[in-house]
Amino acid sequence: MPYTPREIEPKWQSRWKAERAFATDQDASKPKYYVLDMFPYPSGAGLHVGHCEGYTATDVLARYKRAKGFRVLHPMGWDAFGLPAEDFAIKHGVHPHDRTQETIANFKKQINSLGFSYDWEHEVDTTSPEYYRWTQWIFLQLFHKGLAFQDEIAVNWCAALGTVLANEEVKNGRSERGDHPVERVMLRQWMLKITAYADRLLDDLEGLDWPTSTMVMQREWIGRSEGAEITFATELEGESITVFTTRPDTLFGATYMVLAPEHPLVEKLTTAAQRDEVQRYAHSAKNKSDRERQEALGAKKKTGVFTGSYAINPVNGAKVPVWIADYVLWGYGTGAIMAVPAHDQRDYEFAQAFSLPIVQVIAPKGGGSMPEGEAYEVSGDDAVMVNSGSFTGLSSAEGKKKIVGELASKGVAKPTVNYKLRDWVFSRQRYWGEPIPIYFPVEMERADGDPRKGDAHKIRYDQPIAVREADLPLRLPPTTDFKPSGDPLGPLAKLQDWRFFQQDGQWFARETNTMPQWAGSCWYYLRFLDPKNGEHIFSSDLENRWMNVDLYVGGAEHAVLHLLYARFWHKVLYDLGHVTTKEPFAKLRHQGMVLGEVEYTGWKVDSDWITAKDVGEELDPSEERPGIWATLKKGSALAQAVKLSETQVKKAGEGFVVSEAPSILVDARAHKMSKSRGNVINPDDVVAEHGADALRGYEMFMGDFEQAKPWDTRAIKGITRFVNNVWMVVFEPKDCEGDAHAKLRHKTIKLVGERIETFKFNTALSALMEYVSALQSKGATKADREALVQLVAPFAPHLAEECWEALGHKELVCKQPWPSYDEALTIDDVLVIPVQVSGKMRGTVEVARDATEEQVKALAMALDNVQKALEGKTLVKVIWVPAKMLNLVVK
RNA sequence: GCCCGCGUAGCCCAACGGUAGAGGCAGGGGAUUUAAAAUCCUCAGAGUGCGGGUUCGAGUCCCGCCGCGGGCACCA
Repeated sequence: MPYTPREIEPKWQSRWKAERAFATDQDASKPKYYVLDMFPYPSGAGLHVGHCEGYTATDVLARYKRAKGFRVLHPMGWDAFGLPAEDFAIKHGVHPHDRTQETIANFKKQINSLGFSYDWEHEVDTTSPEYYRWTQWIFLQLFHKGLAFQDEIAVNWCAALGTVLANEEVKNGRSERGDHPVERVMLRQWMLKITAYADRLLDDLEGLDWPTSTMVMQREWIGRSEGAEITFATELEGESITVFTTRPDTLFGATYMVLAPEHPLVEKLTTAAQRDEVQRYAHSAKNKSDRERQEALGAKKKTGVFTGSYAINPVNGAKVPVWIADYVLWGYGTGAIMAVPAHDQRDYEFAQAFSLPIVQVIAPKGGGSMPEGEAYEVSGDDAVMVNSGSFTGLSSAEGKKKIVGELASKGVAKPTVNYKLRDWVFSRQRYWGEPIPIYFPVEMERADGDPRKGDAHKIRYDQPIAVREADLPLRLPPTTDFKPSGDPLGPLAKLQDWRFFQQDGQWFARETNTMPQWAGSCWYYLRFLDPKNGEHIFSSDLENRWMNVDLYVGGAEHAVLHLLYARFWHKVLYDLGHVTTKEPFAKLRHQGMVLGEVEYTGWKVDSDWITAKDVGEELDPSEERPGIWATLKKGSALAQAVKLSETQVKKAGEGFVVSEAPSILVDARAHKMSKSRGNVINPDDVVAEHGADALRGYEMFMGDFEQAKPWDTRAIKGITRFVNNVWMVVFEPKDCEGDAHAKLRHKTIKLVGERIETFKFNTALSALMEYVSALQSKGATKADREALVQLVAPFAPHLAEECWEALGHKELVCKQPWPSYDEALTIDDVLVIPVQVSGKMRGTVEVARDATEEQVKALAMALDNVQKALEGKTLVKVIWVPAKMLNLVVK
């Protein structure tokens, strides 16, 4: 009977569905296991092989844990608000809602075709009013706690596109899409006060089982920094400049000050003589996006302008000039710094550029040498204060405390902690997002005026009113006009009848901005517990039974934002008593990126080969220039990529060269899958050709789960052979003498379980490959076949069900307990022990497991090779690692 | 520039500090076939990116480089 995945896979999928095989087990007597995937944005492009990797891993865990006696919650849903559906709507005239439902249906079909064991009775869709009702509800909790507030902030406004753009969407002051001008404008935005949770978000990372790289990124993003605020008097009566510094010990070396161009004191401190120049500089700085300011870094050239004013250094009364420069950020600290060029590289470069004095006040402890041509940035106990009045001789660490202490007593300093983390800009000028459940009083110029008709009115944004919880959800109003209007209020503002309403004769206006896409994904793992609850966000009983998430799997691209935002909301809900755990996700793993197939790329300028070493940066794809192009390291010509087949290249030393031109190196590497490169693998095609079980198996077999690895279409064959072999062992059985494989079987059961738990799926499969090939060549018992099928089941569940049935079972294999093993049978009684002489391999001896050092040594000494190696030498030491190896050390 | 990860056979990848190979792809030979595909059997293939060090023993630990990937980047 041939193996036909096309027939058996749909068969078992419908059987699982009919029997509700993956309905969440609520049996409280069992230990719980909540295994969660980062739910996808259902894009029009459909499921990606990268999704499949993560989903297969969690599915393997879910199936394994069920078999191990856990009650498992394994849900799936849709993060479905967002820009692509809205863009599609504008372009094709399909409502984002309809488009979203189509893409969801497609995703769901694809996911189901892979046989994942999700409990669809817990499905959520962030765009359904039943869901976003509670997203809005959480927003109101934030609002009532003062954690959601409005502020005027500088944003990238693109008038042509009619929207605010993220920093990533702005290049050289123009929009990435459409190349329209972008300006920095002040706009009223809703903000969430995530900074109030900075310390807890930092401290509670401790104890989480997360990848260290992700924890490091979160720590750096929060960017806690301890220092002090110090106030400098100015020449102007009543005006002073407060700076934040982490190096109060360098105060004697502060030879000038810098204000950010946006700083309000700039206006006051600028002297008449400097006014024109300062204004010009401030204006151009303001129009730069944050990104442009960062790009200026690449140029390494500091710019700035003297205001004409001076401030007084509080520690020594020195008069220091006040400059403005864009290397000081308005958004961090106080937007002003004391510049210590001797001990801060940025200040050093600025001082060099403008010939400002550089005064050394810190020296290496014990009189070591100072670096030349750069700042000496060492602090702590290895650095000593010099040239610092009464503080001279103190260590940098002591000096910090003493200087701040002394200035604090005079009221001009205080210890301060700063964070890089900013409050979260929470408004979007979009249609396809959750409406913000807030409205504002409207003051009419004429008592009988109607704001919907454009009568003169004023919206009191300073008096926000929360929609009553009973009135949630505040539904997204139907419209066919999602196009940006050029108005920062967003498309909802065009719906006058929705926007304005009258109550007791008073007019009100709704907030017309919507929430960002992050909102829905901030708490979906909680709604999964109780997705149909119409009374409460979720029942506290279920929260108690299931939280927190035991395993969370998703891409590393969410290492900071999503995971930080979700943790923030979780802590707010914790403070309000709605959840009982401080952290939502106990264990986190990221799947490595699945790259395209390895490609051999040669480079040509016109028709001449260029060796890969001379090729510089690859250019972004563009429509005018089809193909892939790169700059050259020398000269201005562009090189075009020529894709070569394996037969057109050959290995030469470290790299590959063009066969016909062996001096020409080619690039041999796998690239990210992308449309423009044309190397995207569609999982549907793989399922159609090889079956879902083979795809799942291949995804797990490719390599280390957390490491990036290339797709290799040919290598799938290895898995299809394996899957076929499992099939043959069951459907074309060959018996063996006695229980010949008992040891191997028990070892395999042990290994597969251990390797699933430690995410070593590739080696779990290699153990299964060994096992199946043994059963195939030497025959199998019923116990062998049953164990094989059960161990394979998490990876290839359809195949396993079909085999299980063929073995005479009525029950589903996914409902069976995991096979157990006998530890004693996993241990070999005869061992092959390597024998080394002075660390070099000289042979092996076969001994009983409990052989003593003397026994092994005697056997080893008898080996020819060992005797030769020992000839004329004295044995000085014997290293015996029981059951591992013997090393005879000679002189 | 800084931080993290990774460099093992033609390729993808394994290897508690203890015989460099678990597994897979590709390749050679053979069986089967009219032939091919598929399948099966079988063989070969690297001394672990480079240079030092620690150790009885280093792919594994330490130091310094190189390459690739990812992240951060004037945060005072």
